[in-house]
Amino acid sequence: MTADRRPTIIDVAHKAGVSKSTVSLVLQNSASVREETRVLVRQAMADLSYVYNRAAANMRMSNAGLIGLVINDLRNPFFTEFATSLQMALSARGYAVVIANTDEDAGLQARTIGTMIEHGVSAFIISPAYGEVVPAFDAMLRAGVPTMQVLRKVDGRTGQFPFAGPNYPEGSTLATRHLLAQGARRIAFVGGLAGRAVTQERMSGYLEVLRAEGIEPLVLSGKSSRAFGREMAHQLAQQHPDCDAALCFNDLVALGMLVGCNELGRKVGPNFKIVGFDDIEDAAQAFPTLSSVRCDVAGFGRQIAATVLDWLENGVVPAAESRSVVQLIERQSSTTGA
Amino acid sequence: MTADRRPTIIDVAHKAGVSKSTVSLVLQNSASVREETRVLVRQAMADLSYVYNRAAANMRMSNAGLIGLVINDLRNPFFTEFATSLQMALSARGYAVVIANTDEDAGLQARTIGTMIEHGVSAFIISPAYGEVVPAFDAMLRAGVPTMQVLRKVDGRTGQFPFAGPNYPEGSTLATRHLLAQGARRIAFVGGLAGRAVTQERMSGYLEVLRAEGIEPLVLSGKSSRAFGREMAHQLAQQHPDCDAALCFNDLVALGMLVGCNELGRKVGPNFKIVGFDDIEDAAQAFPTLSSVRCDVAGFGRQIAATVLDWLENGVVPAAESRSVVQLIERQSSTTGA
DNA sequence: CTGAAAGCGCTTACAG
DNA sequence: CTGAAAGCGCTTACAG
Repeated sequence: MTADRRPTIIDVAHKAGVSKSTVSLVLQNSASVREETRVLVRQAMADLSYVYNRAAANMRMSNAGLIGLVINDLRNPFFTEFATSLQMALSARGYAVVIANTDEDAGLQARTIGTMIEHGVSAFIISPAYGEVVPAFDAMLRAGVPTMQVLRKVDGRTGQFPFAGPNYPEGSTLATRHLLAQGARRIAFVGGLAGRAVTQERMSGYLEVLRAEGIEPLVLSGKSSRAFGREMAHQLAQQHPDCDAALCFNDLVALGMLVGCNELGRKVGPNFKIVGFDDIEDAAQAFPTLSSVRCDVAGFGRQIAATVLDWLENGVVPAAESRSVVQLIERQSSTTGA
Repeated sequence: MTADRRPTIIDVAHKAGVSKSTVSLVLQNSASVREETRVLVRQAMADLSYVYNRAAANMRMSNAGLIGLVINDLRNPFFTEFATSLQMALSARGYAVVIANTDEDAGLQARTIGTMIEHGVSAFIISPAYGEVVPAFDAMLRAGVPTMQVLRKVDGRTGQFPFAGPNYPEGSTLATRHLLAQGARRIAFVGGLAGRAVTQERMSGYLEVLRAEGIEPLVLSGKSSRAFGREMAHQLAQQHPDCDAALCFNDLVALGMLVGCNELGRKVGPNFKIVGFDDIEDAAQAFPTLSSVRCDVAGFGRQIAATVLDWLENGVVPAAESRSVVQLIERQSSTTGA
């Protein structure tokens, strides 16, 4: 090898005895290149172990094949699953994914978005952090980068930043009806930071069903962690002994409550019913197994990949708001048992 | 706005009344630009909401500021934590991260690496999948992209692909000695696919200590999932009733065993001792709380970021092999209790 | 079906 | 301290 410098289409052209335009045409799989020539060129590329330089191509074409994925909390298994499924689906279609965790920090999010724009991402998929987000969204708009909001609707301009998320209100309704059907009389809603859109969505069905039934709601807002769930299990037992069920903001909270109830010797299922949200993998492995509203986030991620690429490649603008189907998975934690 | 087309340094130059070279110099923070000129140019950039085009810059400079992160199993919380910490540390230094989950598929890994090379990543950090990996590693070598192997040493050429990982053998030794000190007499090693380097490393201290003590090892290799751990808890109780402790390949297996022991009514801590590996967040939240070998993967991720950037920016080639410190965290699952 | 030429937005010597 | 010019590796009309 002469190497040091990577071979370019000019090197390939020389080797194959054609002009560099022809090499480029082969790269595009253009129909206007004779089969023999194509083979010749491909062979030369292989011989030189040529690698396509997308940055150079992008300077003319302006579709780098790079998608920016901006996530508020990548360590949360729910978002991890979403990001991973989405990334793999995009890769399968030949796109690469630049990712960043913003850790719920709007400032970091803004900087992150700026960097990604510099890198020339062709689209953004963002599960936004809350806070001062308008400037960051404006930047994406100015840069002319198609942007989808997912999982959280933080910027209200869904015309420009289409939103897609699971149908949380429906899940909340299903879970609450289920708990009532299982004999629960006083149901708490546990976890989720007060005032946030997601919390409100995941609570809305609960509130509605209880209102229809004439039952008083009992809302314990707070962090969405195992630790909080565990703490609330203890607090509920002390302060609301009549409470016999909980719908949790997410599975982490629910799993925490499971631990708390275990510690209290409170038998989950027969004596106290719990339903979580998200149906993360651990739910089926918990003891007792945890009922949960399944949002099929993996399927959701794949669907988002398809939607964004359809936008990018075919100009199909996504609906301003769309909701994916959710499903209640009934397990031991919310049923009385055999 | 005239826009549609993003403003370039030429537009900025016109607006500021200087040449485009000067604008470029300002972009590099070159010392050879007068302060007043710099201010003028910066102002023009702001007015036009100019955004730097890294792809173009990269064509001349060849450090895109893009790092490729290739991970064998991104859904596993251990790898998630590593990837996230690493990504955030790199972002803080101004780099963007292209990520891909290879899902333990060597073929997908090879394709992924190819795509990332096309995108001009400046370095690779890879926790490799097993299998036919040589061609993929060769590709990175040919492309001249600095590559670090982390967490798993799959390609033996550590001279070219420096390896860094936590000191698993040491952790394994610490855990085994601890279990013996707590009175365990028959310790099983549970989980981890047989024959794999990681499994061997995590087992090595266990085997060594037992040999020194003249105790027969009991190895139950298998998947590293909660489900497997749970299953093994049952199997151990049936087939090896004398076994009174387990060192698990990772925390998922250990948490699964916890569930299994709960189901069996076997009191973990006093009657059966369990130590996991990785100290994932769930370990401290489990019931009983799970003892674990902490590898501080977050700190490890940050350290890798520093090492790679030192390589990239200062030419400091990392040691062929390096090990980070591990620590045994003793909790309820391996102690007899008060 | 293939070649010569211009240009994408930047950086980098080289003059001045 | 600043400008004019060449070039990074590609793509894309435009001729032939």
